[in-house]
Order: sequence, then structure tokens, then C-alpha cells
Amino acid sequence: MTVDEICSNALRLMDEAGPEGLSMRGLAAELGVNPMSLYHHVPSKEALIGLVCSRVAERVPLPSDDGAPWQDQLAELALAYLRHAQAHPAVWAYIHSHPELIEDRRLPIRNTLDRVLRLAGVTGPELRRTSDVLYALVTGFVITAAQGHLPGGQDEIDRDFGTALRLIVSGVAGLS
Amino acid sequence: MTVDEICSNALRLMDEAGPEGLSMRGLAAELGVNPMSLYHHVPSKEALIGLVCSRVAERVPLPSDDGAPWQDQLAELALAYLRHAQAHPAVWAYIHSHPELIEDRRLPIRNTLDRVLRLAGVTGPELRRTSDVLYALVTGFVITAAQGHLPGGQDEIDRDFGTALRLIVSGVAGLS
DNA sequence: ACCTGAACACCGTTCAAGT
DNA sequence: ACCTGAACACCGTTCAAGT
Repeated sequence: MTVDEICSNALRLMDEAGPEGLSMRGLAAELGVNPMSLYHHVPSKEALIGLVCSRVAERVPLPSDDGAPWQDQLAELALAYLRHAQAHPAVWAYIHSHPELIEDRRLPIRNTLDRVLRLAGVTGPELRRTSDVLYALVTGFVITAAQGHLPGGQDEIDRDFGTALRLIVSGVAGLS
Repeated sequence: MTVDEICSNALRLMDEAGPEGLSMRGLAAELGVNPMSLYHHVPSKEALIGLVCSRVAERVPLPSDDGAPWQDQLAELALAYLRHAQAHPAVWAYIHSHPELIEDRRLPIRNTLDRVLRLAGVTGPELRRTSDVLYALVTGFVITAAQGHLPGGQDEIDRDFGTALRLIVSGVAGLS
């Protein structure tokens, strides 16, 4: 039994039933193992969830710089974020309600956001603040949408997302 | 023992330790009562948290229409939202990760938002969508800030909040 | 109506013992 | 090193019994 096996099963349980739906005993049962065996690979349930969250956050398919305008790259990045959160809503909700678990600003998605913002001409000391503000704003939409908190189907959500993005892009453009 | 007493004590526990920190047994102990007595006033822990959330959401001090420009009223509303979430971060985080608990669009804060948007000239079918998008965006910032997820002190958070609001206001103005 | 104690079916985790 | 069973200290909740 490896940490990978434990994490991938834990992820599935979190996707199905959220963090409260994940229990060490239930997870052990699925792995056909004594509940206490898990503690030889992982120090606690909280740490396990932290591991799962880190792994999920590493796996967002991020756009690389293809020379497209920053507006397009920002939209592509945000869409990747939305899609990934829709695939793992409980994990992303957990990440954002447990700031101590993961250093947000070190997330791969944040590095990409900073890259795109530099492309947009945001410089030096303003970069961090702009990045924080944008990430907080978009996260609100993403978490809300991922939890089915918005009315309408996927089409309507995507259109609303487009609306929000245009609003933000025009705001960022207005900064410089 | 009244439902009010139960809820106000439950709110204090949630403010201190979040929803997981609130236990029926611990709450009963604080009230000097048998754990099972609570179930004669409240059907379950989940329902109790729902009650607490509803009561908190009703108590946001909302600005009334004082004839000021809609931009100012929107800023005032958003600031009231931020301040209230900072006073009860766990409750607001819970509200927004449990869409089934409270019908968001019926929240008093949403009625006020709609009123301000009508003031801004947003009409008919676009009103609901714009309201949903704006609320989702601002909520992201508010939850993030309320959980201390942003760097810097209150001053810096307020400045970032102002930045986000100007961005959104200019976007809304661009819609019409 | 309201409160209670005992009990049930769960948790996460510690610890001593096994291989 | 890795796994196990028993045990501890908790949970939310049901139920029958009290007043």
C-alpha cells in the first residue's frame, strides 16, 4: 500500500461525499486494510486531506505562453480553473476555506496568473496585489459555479463566466 | 431554554471554532443541559447550523436608498458585506459552501444588490444574471478576506477591496 | 410538552503487541 | 518497517422512561 493509492482513493471519496464523507475507517475498508495501517503512511486525516488538495492543485492543466494576447491567455487560464474545480468541487472548496493548508500564492495556477499579468504590463509591487485581488474575485465565481450554486445549465454558466471575465479584463486593462 | 438561546450560543461556538468546533454535546454542556434536550427544539445539528446561518444572514446592516449615486451605494453594500463576514467568517464560509441550506437569491443582501443594480439601469432579464455574477465575484473576495487569506493588515485589505470594487463598478457601468 | 439516561452506531487516534 | 486488535475519548442521534 502506497501513499499514492491512499491519496487517489481519498480523492475519489472526497469527490463523492466531501471532506466529511471521507473517513479514515471507511477509506481503510475500501483498501481492505486495518484503519490503523493508514497512520504508518500519513500522520492524520487532516494531513491526508492536505496531501490530496496539494496533488489536485498540482494537476490543473495550465496554458503555457503561446504568444496569444494576454486577454486570451487570462481567459484560457480562468476556464482551466473553472473546469478543474467543476471536476473536484469539494477539494477546491476545502482549499479555499483552509488557507493554512496550502500556501495559495505558491500554487501553480498562481504562477501562471502572475506570468499573464506581467504580460499585461502589470509590474513590480503592483503585481502581487493585482494577482491577489484577481484570484480572490475569480475564485468566488469558480467555487460558486463548481458547487452548482448558479442557475441554468453549463451553457449559461459559461456565458456568465464570460461576462465576469470581460468585466475583469476590462478592469485590468484600465489599471495600466 | 429557547431556540434563541440555543442559536446565540451556537453562533458563538461557530465564531470561535467553526462548524466542526460546534458539537451538540458541547453546546448542551455550555447551556447546563442534557445533550438530548436540544433535540426538542431543533431537529438536528445540520438544521441548527442552518438556523444560525439564516439568523446571521438576516442581520447584515444593509444601506437603504439615500439618493446617493448607485456606485456609492454599491460600495457601501459591499463594505457592509465584508465587515459582517469578517465578524462571522465561519458562518459565511459555511453559507457559501452549502448552497442547499439557504436560497442565496432570497438573502436580504441580494434584494439590496438587485435594488442598486436597478438604480444602475440594469433591467429585466439581465438583472438576475448580473446580480448572480456580481454576487459570486464579490463573495470570493469577501470570503477570502474574512478568513485572513489576504496578506497585509485591515488597511491593505480595504485598499484591495476598493481596487476590486472600482474594477467591478467600471465593468457594470460598461454593460449599459 | 419538556427533559433525562442508557444505548447504538459511528468517528479519529494511541498504544502495545505482533511479523 | 509495516501491520494489527484492543482501547480511549469523543461524535450525532434514537428510544423508552420519567415529570
